Amino acid sequence: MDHEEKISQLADLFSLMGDPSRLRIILTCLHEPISVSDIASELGLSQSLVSHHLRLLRAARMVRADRRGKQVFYIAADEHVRCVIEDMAEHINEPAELEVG
Amino acid sequence: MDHEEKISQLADLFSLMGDPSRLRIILTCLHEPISVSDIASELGLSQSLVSHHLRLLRAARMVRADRRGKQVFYIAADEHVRCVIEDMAEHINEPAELEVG
DNA sequence: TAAACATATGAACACATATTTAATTGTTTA
DNA sequence: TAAACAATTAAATATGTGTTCATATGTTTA
Repeated sequence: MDHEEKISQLADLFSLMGDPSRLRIILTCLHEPISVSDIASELGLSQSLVSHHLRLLRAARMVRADRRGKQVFYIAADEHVRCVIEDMAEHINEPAELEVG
Repeated sequence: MDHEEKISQLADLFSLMGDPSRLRIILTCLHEPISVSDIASELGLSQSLVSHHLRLLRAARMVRADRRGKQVFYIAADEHVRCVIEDMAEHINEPAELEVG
């Protein structure tokens, strides 16, 4: 994988996390597996929409699927996803700094 | 700042990094200040486009501006931006894992 | 097998946004 | 002050995409 391709993949991942609904979905399954319908009801989103988003997240290997009977449980794929979100949250919490310009 | 607002801000930041041109711009000024025109020529983007993107990045406090004479130099705002990118890069480098589904 | 439940998929639409072109603002220097 | 250079801004367009609605696929149980 060359450099440009890596940047492109990075952008894709960030783009996925850039949608509020999708970010909420990621946060909902960040620490424990949760079913599609539970995600939907918890976030007040339609089942269809959640499923659409999960498909994209799964394709990017940001979440993993685990079928248990009729239901499918999803959970965040690895530690990095958690770290990224935590780092970004810290950025938000930082006080604004003075700018020149 | 309440929880929903924080999620919204997080999504905005990720969304900004989700555009390939903008991500490249961030990477270009990640470790040292660089002028708008130098960013543009290095990335093969128009000055106008780079300026547009920098305005958004500056508004989100992801980069800082520093005018020196005619030129304006930009640099990534803080460590968190660097950490986030590094974490995400590690995610990409991880080998694919088996899925159930 | 049929019915009920859970999830996934397809098509269509509405909206957001990345990019271009052109004009403007700001800074230096001749 | 005028000209040259650097960056910003505005308007317009073209493309992408989040969401909805309807339908299909897959799984369990009666």
